[in-house]
Amino acid sequence: MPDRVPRAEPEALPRWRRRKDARPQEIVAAAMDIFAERGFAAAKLEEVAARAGVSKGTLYLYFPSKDELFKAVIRAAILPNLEQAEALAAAAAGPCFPVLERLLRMVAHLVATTRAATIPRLVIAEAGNFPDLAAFYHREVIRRGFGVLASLLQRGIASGEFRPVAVDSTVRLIVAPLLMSAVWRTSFDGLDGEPPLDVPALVETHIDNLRRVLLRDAGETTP
Amino acid sequence: MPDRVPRAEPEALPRWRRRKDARPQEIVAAAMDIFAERGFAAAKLEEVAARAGVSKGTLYLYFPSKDELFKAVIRAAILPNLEQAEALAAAAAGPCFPVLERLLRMVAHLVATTRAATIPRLVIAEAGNFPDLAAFYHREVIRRGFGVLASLLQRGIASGEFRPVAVDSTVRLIVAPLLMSAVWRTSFDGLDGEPPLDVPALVETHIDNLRRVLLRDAGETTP
DNA sequence: TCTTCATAACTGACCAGTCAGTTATTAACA
DNA sequence: TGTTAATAACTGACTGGTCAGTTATGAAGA
Repeated sequence: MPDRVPRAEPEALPRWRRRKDARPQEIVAAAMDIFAERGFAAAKLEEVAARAGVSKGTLYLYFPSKDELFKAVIRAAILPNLEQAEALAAAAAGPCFPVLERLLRMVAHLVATTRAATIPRLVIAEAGNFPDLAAFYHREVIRRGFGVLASLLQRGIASGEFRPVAVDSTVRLIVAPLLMSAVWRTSFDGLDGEPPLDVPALVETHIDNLRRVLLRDAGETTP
Repeated sequence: MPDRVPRAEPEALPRWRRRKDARPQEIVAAAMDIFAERGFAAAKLEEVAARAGVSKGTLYLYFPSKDELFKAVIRAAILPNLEQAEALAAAAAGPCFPVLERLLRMVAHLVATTRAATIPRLVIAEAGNFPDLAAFYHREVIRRGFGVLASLLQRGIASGEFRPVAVDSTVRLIVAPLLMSAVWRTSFDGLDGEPPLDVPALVETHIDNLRRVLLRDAGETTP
């Protein structure tokens, strides 16, 4: 029987392409999705590979282990935002409170709208099992983030704009609601039929409160 | 050879005893330890059994699955404290702020000193994989805890003691630092050589801030 | 004696990580 | 401008280990 069957069109698309430099980002993006959905332990690399349009073996051409892939995901999601925040705080002159406001609204926006909001949850969940990951996150993210706020507070106190508050405790009190919002959105939001967490409202209330707490003139009616 | 060898002393401890009613608590306590150390996914039931001084099969005489054991752990750690908080809030008459102070110090003490502090971390970590666990926790713990604070705030606002704050946002802003402390202590504390989180100092600052935020007379110099 | 509580050896599913082989791409040469 | 040899990117079946859950057996207690 001669080969008369019209062979599926001339094109013959290749089964795959070599794309050495696009792969890592694509894999990291896919891994971010899967880790966010399942958590680290329950995430299957087969699934990450499928989402990235690649085979499991390929993951191991670019990342030596599941752990290292996890770290790459965290780096990719956090570091750009952290650098932006540092730049914002460093560039500003004049009164500190408006800078603080801008920082809080920026983070709130990230928390409310981006996938990066799942990172804290993932790190919290796995900190016990990956001490070096916890140390990395503590050193590269938390310490730096706290540093930005702490120096802003110190500047405000020195200039007389702020009351002389306890800096370390206050930094934590500023950050906690944002962190909790990030965790909440990715753990409990949309349960039962509760209304979803209103991040903007929370942040505006938080900023109002901080005005009362930090500024020397108690906020509502300056004399 | 007749059986003349003096058999290892009269005692002959039984290899095991039947202790139907003591077992469940012992197993739950052991599971709490292991889950706290490893997280849910990485915790091995073999290890839980060993810590409880029992075999793995025995776990299944009392709990149908790892999931159900997890839920039992959460119930045992949280519900008594929650009931205590509800009682404290319900019994109090007179001004609301002192009640709020007592509640916060009580929770802070739990966070700083008990194993129950690891529960939020565990639930946060596994919420995605166990939607029904998340729903259970949301319904039985979070909603009830929020309810206690919300009605306290409402009473304070109604009586004129508190400013008319946004209740829902404020409840979250009150809780967030405590939650973050619990998570922090069980994820990052003792890293690098940082000093450990000073929970009492944090809570006292928090209470001072809340005084400024909630009370009508701005807190520092009562007339 | 018979029932209940407990054991420990066992099973089966699952999955991170490996590797022998396949295919796209490029370089060298006609 | 083809043809071919060499290489680097990629695949997917396989392995070894782990662990939740099961079960055959036996000891304790009534």
